[in-house]
Amino acid sequence: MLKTHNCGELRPKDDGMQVVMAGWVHRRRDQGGVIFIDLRDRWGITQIVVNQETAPQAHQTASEVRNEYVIQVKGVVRVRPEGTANPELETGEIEVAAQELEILNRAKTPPFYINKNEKIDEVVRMKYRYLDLRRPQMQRNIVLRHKIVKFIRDYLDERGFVEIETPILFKTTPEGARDFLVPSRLLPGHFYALPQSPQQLKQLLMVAGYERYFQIARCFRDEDLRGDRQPEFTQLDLEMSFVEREDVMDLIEGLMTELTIKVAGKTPRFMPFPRLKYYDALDRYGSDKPDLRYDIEAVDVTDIAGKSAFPVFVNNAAEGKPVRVLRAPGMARELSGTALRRVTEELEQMAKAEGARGLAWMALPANESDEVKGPIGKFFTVEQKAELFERLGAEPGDLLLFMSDTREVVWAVTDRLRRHIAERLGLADPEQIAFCWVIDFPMFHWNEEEQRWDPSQHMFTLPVPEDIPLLDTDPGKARGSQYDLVCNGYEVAGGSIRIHDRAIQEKIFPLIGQTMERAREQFGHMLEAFEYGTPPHGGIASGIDRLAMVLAGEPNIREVIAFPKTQSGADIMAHAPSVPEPSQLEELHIRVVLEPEKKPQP
RNA sequence: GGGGACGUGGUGUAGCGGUUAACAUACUGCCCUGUCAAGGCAGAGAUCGCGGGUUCGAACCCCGUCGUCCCCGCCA
Repeated sequence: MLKTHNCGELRPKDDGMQVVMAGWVHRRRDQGGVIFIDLRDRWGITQIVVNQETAPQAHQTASEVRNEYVIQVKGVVRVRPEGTANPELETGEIEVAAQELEILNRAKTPPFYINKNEKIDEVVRMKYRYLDLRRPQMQRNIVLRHKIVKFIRDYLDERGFVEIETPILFKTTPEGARDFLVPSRLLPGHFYALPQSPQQLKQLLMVAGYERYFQIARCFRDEDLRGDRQPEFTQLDLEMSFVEREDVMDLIEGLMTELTIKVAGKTPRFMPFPRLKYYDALDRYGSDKPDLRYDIEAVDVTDIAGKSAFPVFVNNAAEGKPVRVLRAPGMARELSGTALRRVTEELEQMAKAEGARGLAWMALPANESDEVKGPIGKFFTVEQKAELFERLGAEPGDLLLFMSDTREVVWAVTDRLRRHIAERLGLADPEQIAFCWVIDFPMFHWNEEEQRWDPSQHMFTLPVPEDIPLLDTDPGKARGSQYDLVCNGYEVAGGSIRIHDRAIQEKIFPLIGQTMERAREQFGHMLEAFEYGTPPHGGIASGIDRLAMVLAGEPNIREVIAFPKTQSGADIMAHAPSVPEPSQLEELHIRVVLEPEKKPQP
């Protein structure tokens, strides 16, 4: 080894020890006769002191050193002189007095700062990703990700799970996202598909009797990117036999709780995790993946508003449309009349963007004696207002936002305004971790265009046992055994108990517009497998990238992926995707036909 | 497929019809023996993403294009 110690481990107890260290020059401070070098490696930073009098040779070399040079230092650990310790550094109480210093490799001036946390253009970051990844913040993220995966593997191994790899070259699936296709050379005109998830295979592993399977699996979906979505991503995929919904949820809840505490060093806001029914989540938070780091929620006031003199509310209430209120705590307190109007106009624009006709509001005065402000105050009697404020828990300075429309529109507005208020009031703390479960999803959503039911999850999802009879009578009311795990407003896991009973499976297919014949074409291998003794089973899949992002407190999934794609799906560093050689295409029996305006730039 | 924001020395920003294109930092050289965002002095570095247009004159206005990011659609 070219080093005896790393840059994060030396302490005052090591005083006098002879050491060899190597790493990158984080910063150099040249005082003339003495040069300080902050030497950095993956484990931390240690100050190196090079003195002209005691080590003239090393001092000469140190004066040539620049940021990001790779150097090796031989020297002695010593406690820093009185008053020169640096409390910002973990190793700040000691330093290494250099005897010899060698430049192992010089470095060009980096295109951006490695030693500062400054915003950098994404193009530059991605082009020099290897330098971006050298930044301590990124190293922290990537190491955290490793620890998450390691913890998961150990946790599941201890509980009898077996990690089994499944193919990357697999078969296209008709449902779900767009597939990435891979041409077959040996079978001209045939294509593999990269797996969107190992869903089918893990169920087959249950048929195969492994009972407890998991995999840290790479998955691929050819859809447009988002801040929390990449075309290739990593899932914790797992499946268990002889289990019910509670068993899978308990396992994952335990795993996530320990992961948060032991690996991320944070405390989940809720233990145990709250369980929200799908429609309750929508009614209260406007979303099936609510951010529960803050408590703002929509409160139904249809009964009170329906008795007011405000025609819109009265009419809507009569038509069965809800009136719900979001209370933005203290948001009106600091605002003058003009500022308040500007804020409410902005909020109304957002509401309209989500399909609302308008947005009514009341601003509670900071002083009890002043009048309630806002255009609809006059339509409510003093008693009605008192009842409203009581139900909402309203306090002086609060801004109350009234939403009334169809249930769906109110959901969309609730979600949008709730997020906005939280952002404005700084309620979404990236250091907070708030998990919750969402359960009781409807089995199906009505597809108006196709005049049929679409499965909410996938077609092997079992209804909750008591709703099985509804498949025959009222499929829209049937709830699936699906469970989603949500954290800080992101869906971080989702799964279900699967159908292992052929009779139930045969009821599902016609409902979703699948004939048994077509199902056999596409899922014949599955249906056949299920005829050979299938245990009741269920599982879950968790997006590791998203989970790591949330646990790291990062706002974007790219921050926890070593080599991510840009929003257009490109790798700027390696220039992928690229135009292949004609000979490669020929071997694959592929001819590329481009619209004239879409010629690739070589 | 659609909406929005951004693109100015290496990096981060300012400038928004006439400026010698400004500031910070990084970079280069010199000085400096207790710094830690070291400091001081001096210096180099930008045809303002690209193309076209309007104008006496464009970093600035208009159109197009490329790229990045955020969002809708899409996606479990």
